[in-house]
Amino acid sequence: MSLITVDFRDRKQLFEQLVDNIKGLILSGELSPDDKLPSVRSLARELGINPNTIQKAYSELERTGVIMTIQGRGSIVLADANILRDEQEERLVSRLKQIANEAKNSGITKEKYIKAALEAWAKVGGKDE
Amino acid sequence: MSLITVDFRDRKQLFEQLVDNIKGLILSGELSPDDKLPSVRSLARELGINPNTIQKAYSELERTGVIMTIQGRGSIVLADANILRDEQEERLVSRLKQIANEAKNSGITKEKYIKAALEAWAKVGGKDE
Amino acid sequence: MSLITVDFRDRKQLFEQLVDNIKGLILSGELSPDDKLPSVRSLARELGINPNTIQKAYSELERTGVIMTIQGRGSIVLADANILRDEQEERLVSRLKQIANEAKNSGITKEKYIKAALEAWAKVGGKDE
Amino acid sequence: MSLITVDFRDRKQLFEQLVDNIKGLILSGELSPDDKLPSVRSLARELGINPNTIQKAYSELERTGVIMTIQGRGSIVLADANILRDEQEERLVSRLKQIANEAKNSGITKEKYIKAALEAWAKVGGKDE
DNA sequence: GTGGTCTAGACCACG
DNA sequence: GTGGTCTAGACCACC
Repeated sequence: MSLITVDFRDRKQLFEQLVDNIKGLILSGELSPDDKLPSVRSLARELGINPNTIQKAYSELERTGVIMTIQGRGSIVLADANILRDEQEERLVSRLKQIANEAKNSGITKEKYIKAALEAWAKVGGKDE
Repeated sequence: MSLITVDFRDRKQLFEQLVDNIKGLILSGELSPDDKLPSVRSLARELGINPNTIQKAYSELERTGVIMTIQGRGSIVLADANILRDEQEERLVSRLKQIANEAKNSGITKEKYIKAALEAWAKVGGKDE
Repeated sequence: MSLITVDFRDRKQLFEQLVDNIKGLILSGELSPDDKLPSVRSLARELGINPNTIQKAYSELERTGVIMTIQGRGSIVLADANILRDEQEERLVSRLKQIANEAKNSGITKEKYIKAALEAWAKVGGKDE
Repeated sequence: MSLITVDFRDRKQLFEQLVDNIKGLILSGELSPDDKLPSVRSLARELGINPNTIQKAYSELERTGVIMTIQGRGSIVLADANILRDEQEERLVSRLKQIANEAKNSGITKEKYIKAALEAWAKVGGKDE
């Protein structure tokens, strides 16, 4: 069984879940440069979803330089954790900005916001998704 | 002219924009309990969108107890800013948790996370969306 | 202030609420034969609803012989509690049948149904609506 | 042919009929968790009603956790009969309370009420609606 | 093929 | 005038 999973109840698109999932595996060190990804077909079979969806995810990962696909050999990991970490941090900041903005407009105080941010960090478990 | 607007370029659904918009007006004090909302038809005419879309937004607001609608009369505001603010705060916390979780899994340190949260608050403007 | 009230949140039609309300006042003895009902206009003003709605309720009550309207004198109660009680009992039985039917179709046992009916009687307060 | 039907003569709204209908099929065991529901379009064609109406019913069922819908896939049953039965029982109790309350206010005795409840159960047929 | 959203326009009951 | 429901038909994203 693979470490890759999808959640049908999530409103996020399946291919996007896959992309984030694989990036997460690299970030957490479970996948390293040169590691081989499961084939499109086998992963599709395993997850019970359409091969096109896997393909779309792999294409997106290839387009952004995270993986590389070689004819007849499959797909291998290119990027290492450090590279992805920077991108991830940027996205985090922009999402935090959006939240901060909404909080301000709702009349939530800076104290409450900071308190919530600290609690959020404290409460979430370690590695598990 | 009403305070309610929609942005056709926004990928967010129209009816959801309306819901958030009206909640925002309550949060900012521009709408208070017992205030009357524009009628479904008049608002539709004014915004140039279909009455059904307004209807959907109003129904959602009624379902969640934000407004009350009376046949042949119209809709009035029920919830006050404080009630909505609490709900808003809960949503904020849960989103922060999700972000904190992803940050942890990406190997981002607590220091970086807190720094990002503080910067986010500092950088966002005041009231404007 | 009158004993008659309406609930805008109730999905039941206003005129129907009025009809039931007045019948209830007779059943509970707060209105007796020959008692005078408030005038259409004054009641409309007091409750903040359309006189047409009061009119509709009074017409319905007159049609079913509960009240009588005399030109220039207003409306007075005709029926006494005993007469109404029998009608009320019939309606009660038919509603109970509907509930029993739904309960059966949902696989609820007779024991649970009877238990629920007994509890319902025990739990409801005395006179208040 | 599907087990789902609608009755145009019924004053109950079509989408509500559909909701109750599907819940009923789950309660009676004709639909179980993981069973697939007919697609919005096919059911609309079959029943001769508008897809939007089916959509509305399915959305309501999803909102209340009875079914789950996946983009491009269709809808499957989530809740099992026991869960629905509990909800149904709660609704039954609250309706019985209302009836008991009205009965008390009408001066109906406990004996008459219980007798009526027992008769109601005895008289209604088995499964058919 | 699937569901999700939106528009256009109709009808009803109610005030 | 008001809201509530339904139909018809279109478009989009996704599988």
